[in-house]
Amino acid sequence: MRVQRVAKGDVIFAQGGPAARAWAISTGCARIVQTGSNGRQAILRFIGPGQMFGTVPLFTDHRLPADAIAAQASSVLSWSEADLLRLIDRHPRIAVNLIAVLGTRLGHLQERVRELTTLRAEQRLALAVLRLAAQAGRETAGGHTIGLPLRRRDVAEFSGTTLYTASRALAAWQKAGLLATCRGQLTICDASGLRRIAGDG
Amino acid sequence: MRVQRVAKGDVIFAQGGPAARAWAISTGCARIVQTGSNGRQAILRFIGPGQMFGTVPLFTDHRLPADAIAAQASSVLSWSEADLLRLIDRHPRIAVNLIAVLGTRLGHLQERVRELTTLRAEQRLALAVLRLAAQAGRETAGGHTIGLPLRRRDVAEFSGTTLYTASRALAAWQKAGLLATCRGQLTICDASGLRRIAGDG
DNA sequence: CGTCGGTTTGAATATACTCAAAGCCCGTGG
DNA sequence: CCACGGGCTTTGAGTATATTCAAACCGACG
Repeated sequence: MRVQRVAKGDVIFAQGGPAARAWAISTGCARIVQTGSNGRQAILRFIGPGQMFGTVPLFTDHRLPADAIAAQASSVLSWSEADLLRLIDRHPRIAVNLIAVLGTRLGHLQERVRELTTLRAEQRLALAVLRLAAQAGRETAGGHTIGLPLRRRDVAEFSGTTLYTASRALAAWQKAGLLATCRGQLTICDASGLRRIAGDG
Repeated sequence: MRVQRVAKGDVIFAQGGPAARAWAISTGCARIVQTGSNGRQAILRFIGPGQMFGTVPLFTDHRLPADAIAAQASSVLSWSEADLLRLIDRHPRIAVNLIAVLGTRLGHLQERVRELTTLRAEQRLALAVLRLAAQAGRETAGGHTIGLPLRRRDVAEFSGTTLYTASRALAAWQKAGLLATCRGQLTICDASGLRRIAGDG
């Protein structure tokens, strides 16, 4: 296992490059960002402490499908492909477990695909916020705070809308007391209100 | 293993129900369709002969995330969960292989998510057609024919747009000689032309 | 021959994107 | 300590884009 420190904004691995290692965040967090040939990009997921990333292409075509960018100064762990396969060979259970993890991610992505095609921007934004809270939220004074440094742009690229509509929606919700933002930290005050806006279960 | 015949339009399994078996199409084809609480639906994938479906939730929460609908009269195979697990236990390679399959699907879904957020309807439609051709196309007189019964509505719900814009785009492309439709069969005449429209690689 | 599923087309409208500009906050350096 | 600059956010106005709805059309099948 290799340990590595990265600074905010550093590229942990780059889209299109060869996949040679399995990664995990120990402290800090990262964004997984895919860029199209037109230059526009979408955030596929946020990685928090304890989560693995970049693992899947080791089992497929060994091409990294997206960038991994440190969203904060972070500490990153990684394993070589050989180590990972050895481990699986010795403990088949690990493979079944990995299937479950992939399956869950697959399910989430499928939902996201449906949401992107059937919901409007405002609803998708609300869902994005709720989802991030579920993934990286912790109880704080005044609500559920998302433990990720989120710019408007991040929320936008994660929910499939633009910086501007994201800003307008979040500002409106802040005014309405549904959530609060402070120093890049987002706190949800009224989750059920947001769920009502999302209107999708 | 169980064998089953289904008619066009039959529900093979229904969204929200318990996942108890792994499925595959022997002959014919099926649509995997997810419906939101607002009633609007998205086609997640088309299943052709030889492809498995409904397998993932066996490894996760045992809840089916979508409907499987026969798009033609089809012959459907299925295995019980116990059989599948026994098989994996005996041949760990199967699990690794399954991981690869899931990984590929995951990669495709991620691309779709990006496309839905960054491309316009016309580009997404072109990509949808190209993707279906890659999955289920066969060489025929005058081009590459997609071996699936595709209504405009299917193309629309697969590419995240409406029946109407899909109709307009396909009609225009037909006029321009890029493709042809006949009896629910879609034939691509000028793939590179479509790729140029998709403009995404 | 009538009906039904599917397609096409037009016109009106909503939706959210684009671009431009100003404001704000914070850290940096003079 | 204050001024400056850069990243980020907010807001407005105009506009592209695709959706919605309605209606006509077409072909297949019973």
